[in-house]
This record gives sequence, structure tokens and C-alpha cells, in this order.
Amino acid sequence: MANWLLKTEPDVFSIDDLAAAGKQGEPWNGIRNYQARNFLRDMTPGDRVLIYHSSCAEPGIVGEGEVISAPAPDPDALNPESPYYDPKSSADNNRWSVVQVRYIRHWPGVLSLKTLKAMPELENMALLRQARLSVSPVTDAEWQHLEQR
DNA sequence: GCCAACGTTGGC
DNA sequence: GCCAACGTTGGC
Repeated sequence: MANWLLKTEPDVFSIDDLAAAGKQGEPWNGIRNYQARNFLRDMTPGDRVLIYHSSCAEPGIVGEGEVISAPAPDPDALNPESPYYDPKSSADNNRWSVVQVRYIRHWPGVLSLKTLKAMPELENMALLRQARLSVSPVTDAEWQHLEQR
């Protein structure tokens, strides 16, 4: 079992939207970065995910969800109508993947990026090490530090 | 809205 | 295969 962090822009899709989706969850689609996709492909049903709000007033961790499907080809990559359409993908060779994610809970308040940066235990956290990575791994130790915060 | 960081593309 | 140009992410 592994832990991950998923960035989302709350103006586009927030943790409240994920909560509203209920038990059946929501496809985490539109990942168009190879490194992020490779992490997606390592996901297993039951993995825990932190939900992180980016490009907003207070960027940070807002809650928690769960992976509820195995990785699958992302159908949006094949749909010319989709903003996530990728002309270089085909049914035979879809470059992109998607998993289904469901809401678990909000965390109390926003655990802000500023706070995360101030925690020495998180010095090596992938989120902080690498800007612009929308799917990243979280170690058990990191998760614990965050949860106890 | 600016711009740093960094990924991708394409000419050579 | 190199690397300049370009595009995108995301904090501020």
C-alpha cells in the first residue's frame, strides 16, 4: 500500500467536488506529464491520497481520498472534444492513464504550502523537491508528520 | 499578471 | 543527440 499526493486547482475541481461525487468517486483524468503518469501507473486500489489545492489563495493540503481503481488508459486522450485530447495517442497506443479516486475526508483547515516548507521532516518530500509535479509519492513517515500537524 | 522552473518540440 | 525556442505550471 502506498501514499500519494494529487494536486488540483479548486477552481476547476476541488475537494468539495470530490466529496460531492460520493462513493463512486471521480476519474483523476487529464494527467499529461510522464513523471506524474508513471506514478499514476504505480497506484493500487486502497492507496491513500492527499488532496492538494494549487493555483489558489492558500495552496496546501486540504484533505484525503482513496484510489478505488487500477490504472486504465485515459479515454479523454482519444476524444478530440476533450481539453485533454492528445493527437499522438490512439486506442492501440494511449500514452495516458487514469485512476478512479474517492473522497475520504477533509482535514481540519488548510495545511498550507508555507507550513509544509517550514517542516524540516518534509525536506525531502517530492512535492517540495520538485515544482510542477501534479502526482507525487508520499512516504509513511511524511504522512504521519502531516497528519499529526 | 509576472516570472522561475522545467518539460516538450523540432531543426540541425 | 543537442539544444534553442517555446509552452505550461503554479507560487507570489
